Amino acid sequence: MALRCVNPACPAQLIERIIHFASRGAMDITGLGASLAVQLYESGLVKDVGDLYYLKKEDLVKLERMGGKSADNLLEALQRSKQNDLSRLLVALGIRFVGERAARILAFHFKNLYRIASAAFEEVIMLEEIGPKIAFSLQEFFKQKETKEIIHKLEEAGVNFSLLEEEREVEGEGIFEGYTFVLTGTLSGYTRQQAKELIESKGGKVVNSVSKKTDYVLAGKSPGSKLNKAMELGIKILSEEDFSRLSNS
DNA sequence: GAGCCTCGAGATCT
DNA sequence: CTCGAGGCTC
Repeated sequence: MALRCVNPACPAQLIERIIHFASRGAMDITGLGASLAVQLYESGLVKDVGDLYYLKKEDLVKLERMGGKSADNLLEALQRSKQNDLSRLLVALGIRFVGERAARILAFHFKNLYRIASAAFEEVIMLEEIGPKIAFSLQEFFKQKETKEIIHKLEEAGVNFSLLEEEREVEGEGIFEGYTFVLTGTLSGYTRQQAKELIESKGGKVVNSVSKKTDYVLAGKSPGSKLNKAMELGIKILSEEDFSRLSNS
């Protein structure tokens, strides 16, 4: 396991938290990457992720390589991120051992952030796939003063704290039920993320590498080595057209 | 306004 | 790694 800096005020860690908060699997704030995160932190504009939602255009444009257009785009991305589902917010907070998987389970069970924050240890460990490590980590996280401040800022800013997406984990439904997909190359009508969501919404599963358990490889433009592997293993290859046809039926 | 350059996103590969 | 968006410079 990697070493981690124990100092809670370690700048490198605070910056990492900002980057992580904005990342694709978390709040998905496009335009906020490593370099901006460093600038925001070092300029003192953002001390914790709660401050992101109070950024003003006039402050932003003073930063390097940040003109009017970029500032507008960023503000818009921040605005949009307020409507994210609870599970994204949970991932974004960067609680140890809480990744996409655990976040979904917690969000689905507790329905809103406050109920998670005040959940009893016993109730948390009851959940499928959630054990004492995660439960303990949650307690640690939510009892910190810093956490409370961040949550307060987020709430004031109007960030959504609730489960939106009524999880459609209805078994035996959807055209892709029981099938495993691998994506390779660039699609024109979907981003990878969208294709993944579409497949999952229809009951399929998306994994990262091709094996004999893979049912379909969806190959876009300039596919990588996954396509070769699929051919070697004799796995069905879908073009983007095949895929859209299937998913619309 | 052209062209350079940086950052971020999305992809691959390991 | 490659590519595109957008800022910066002249």
